[in-house]
Formats: sequence, structure tokens, C-alpha cells
Amino acid sequence: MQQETKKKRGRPKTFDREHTITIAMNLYWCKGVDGVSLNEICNLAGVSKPSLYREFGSEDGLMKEVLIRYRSKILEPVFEMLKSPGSFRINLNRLIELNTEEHPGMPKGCLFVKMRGDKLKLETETRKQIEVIQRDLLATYSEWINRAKLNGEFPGNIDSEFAASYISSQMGFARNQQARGESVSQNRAVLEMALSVFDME
Amino acid sequence: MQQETKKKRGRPKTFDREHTITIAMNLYWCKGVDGVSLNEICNLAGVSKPSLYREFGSEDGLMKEVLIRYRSKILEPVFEMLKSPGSFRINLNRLIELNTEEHPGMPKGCLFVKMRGDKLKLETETRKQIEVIQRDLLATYSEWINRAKLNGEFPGNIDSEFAASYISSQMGFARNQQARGESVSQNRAVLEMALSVFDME
DNA sequence: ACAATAATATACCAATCGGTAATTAAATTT
DNA sequence: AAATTTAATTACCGATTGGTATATTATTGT
Repeated sequence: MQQETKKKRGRPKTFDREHTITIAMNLYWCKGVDGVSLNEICNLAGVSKPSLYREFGSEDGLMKEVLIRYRSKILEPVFEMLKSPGSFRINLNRLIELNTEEHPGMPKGCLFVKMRGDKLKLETETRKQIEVIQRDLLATYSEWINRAKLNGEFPGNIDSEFAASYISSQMGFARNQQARGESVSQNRAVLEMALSVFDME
Repeated sequence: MQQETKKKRGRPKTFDREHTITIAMNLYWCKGVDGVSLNEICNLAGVSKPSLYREFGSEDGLMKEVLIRYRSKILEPVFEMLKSPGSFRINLNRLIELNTEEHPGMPKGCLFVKMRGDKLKLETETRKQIEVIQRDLLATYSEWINRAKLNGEFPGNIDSEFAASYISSQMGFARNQQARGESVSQNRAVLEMALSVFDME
């Protein structure tokens, strides 16, 4: 489908963009943005530093691409779940589950939440991308809550945008606790208590 | 009281230990443990690096002393407040106030909470000191809650130690949000909602 | 006066950081 | 075959990191 007749001039590219982004994502996820150097990424990805710079321009450019990748691979399923028509309670429980369960073979915690926490230290492109995701996340929570209100599944006297921010706060905190090695059960108990403020009596 | 007759041999010490700890504390507090180098501390404190190493042994040793200082100067008043006989509600409001207000001229957020969040990156002495403070903090919360239970000011069906951990979580989160520049009012609103789970009806 | 002691300051160490200049290799166009 | 274009590699840059070896300075004991 892509055997374009237009042959490109010059030495053909062997740089594996997707693989490099994957390696960088896992490193940032495991060790945090402060704990990873470009040299380490290059070595693990089997890529030279100038190649990486020609592809992404800077560390900032690479981080931005990592964030975009993380969103589509990891966050998007959560977004989809929140847009699905299930009952508020069921989806809330799913949300708690998604934010506390540990995936074997995958890093603990959430790369987006970690980077959001270090936002002030990051550069422009990465920061902008964080803000885009954060905005979309809050909007998704808000819409979810508004639908729940229409169904009488959510207290009408609580402002939707504040509730969205509150949920985002609690989920983010849980993710960070998880990354720090807190126990899953303790983590889940805290979340359930914090979210019980939305219970309808 | 200390004009000991025993005169010390060798060149008299001019190294200002307290001043150096103060400078280091403010730097760590403002910029985070990852964002501060020993060189920076030495330059700002007007101290040579070998002097600092002879006094504290290592970066780890300095951080431990900084934490001890932070506890006695900043955290201890909170501990005292929680041990005071005021009503639970009043002290809870004071606690929210203490964890959200901004002190002009002082760094935002809480150094202890920041370091606790980076615990896995820190070295042994510092980590041990963090754990000591954390244990004392949770114990203080627990005792406070137990006294409130006896006075009928706290729901008896909630485990005290879990509640202590919950409060610690929420306060720590608020401190971090504050350090990241979140608005005080938003921050306070989240805290009040999260702690409303302890309301007696 | 002179040795012993303790604290200071200068200058350095190897390692690492993000980033790049200069060269070489592989393809297409003419 | 030669010129052109694009990518990859090597080797480097200055700055900074935590940490130290060495020399100097200031005091006391003899």
C-alpha cells in the first residue's frame, strides 16, 4: 500500500523511530525524567546521539513524542472507558481499579502523572503537551460527571468541574503512591474513602 | 556556661555549621533535592567544599542534618498543635490552614513531603530520617484521632491508623500541589472535600 | 623557637551531562 | 562516472557533578 514510486535520494534511513520512542518511554516511566540521560537512551536503543538529535531536535522534542505515545497507548483506553455508557458507579470502580492495579512487567505508577508533577522543570514542548493531556483529561471527567448527573447517579449540588479536578487529584496521588511502592490495598482503601464523598444516600 | 578551660589545639574553626544547614535547607526546599548541587550550597554559604565534607561527611550526611533542622523549626509546631487539647474540628481546620497557607518570603510546599516523595532516590541516612519523621507523624495523627473518638468527635467505625494514613496522604498531596503552584483556594477546597468523610452527622 | 595538631583554601580528579562539528557511507540524479 | 543529497558515525565540546589530594594557615604544647 505504500510502495511509492517516489524513490528518496540520499542514504536510506535506518533509524528506528518507534523503537527509540518506546525505549525512551520505558526509561522515563521507570526512572523518572530526572533519572534518565540521553546517553542512556541512546545506548539502550542502539542509536547514536546525533541521529537522535536529527530526529527529535532536542531532549524536549523527544519527551513530547514520548508523551504523545504514552497517551495513545496507555491513557486512551481510560478515556474510552469514561466515554462508555456504563453506570457511574461501575465506571468509578473500574477507574479505581485501573489506577491501583499493577501490571506485571510494566513500570509502576503513571508516566503522565509523574511528568505533570515535574512540569515546572520541563521545557516548553513537553510542558505544552502535558497541558493538552491534562485539559482533555479534565474535560473527559467533567462530561462523564455531567452524564451521571442526568442519570441521577451523581450529587447535583457538586460542581462538575470541581469534582473532575478532585477526582484527577485523587487518581494522580494514587498513581504516585503506587510508584513509590505503597501497598495496593492501602492505596485502594484511600481512594475509596476519598471518592465516597460522591455517594448518593 | 561553656568557657571550658580546655583550649583546643590547631587552627580554630570558622566553619558556620548552623548557617550552612540553613542555606542548604532553603535551597533544597526551593529547588528540590534533585535541583541542588553541593557546589551551589558551598558558594551560597560561603564555605569550601572540603570544609563541608569534613563537617557532614557526604551529601547524605548534610541532608540528614537538614531534615532534623526542618523538623524542629517547621514541623514541630504542627506536632504541638495536634497534641493540644482543642476540639477535633478546630484543630482539623487549623491543620488545613497550615497545609495550604503560603508564607511570604518562604518557599512553597513542604521540604519533608518533597523528600518523602523522592525517598527511593535518596541515600541511607536521609532515608532513615524520613522514616523516623513519618512514623512520628502518623503516631501523632493516630493519638489525636483516638482522643477525638473518646470525645465523640470522630466516627468510631473508622480505624484510627487508617484515618491517620488518609489524613497524611491528603495533607501531603496538598503540600505538593502548593509547591507546583496550584491556587490556594482550589487546594483548600479539595482538602475540605476529602476530609469531609470524617464529618459526624 | 619548633614540632604537633587541626582547620582552611586551591586546585584538581574522573565521570557525566546535553549538544554538535566533521567526517564517512549509501543512495539517487545527471 | 561524477555530482548531489541524506543519514550515520566518531570524536569532540564546555559545563557540571560528587568527591579529594595537597598545600597552607593558625593555633597550642614543648
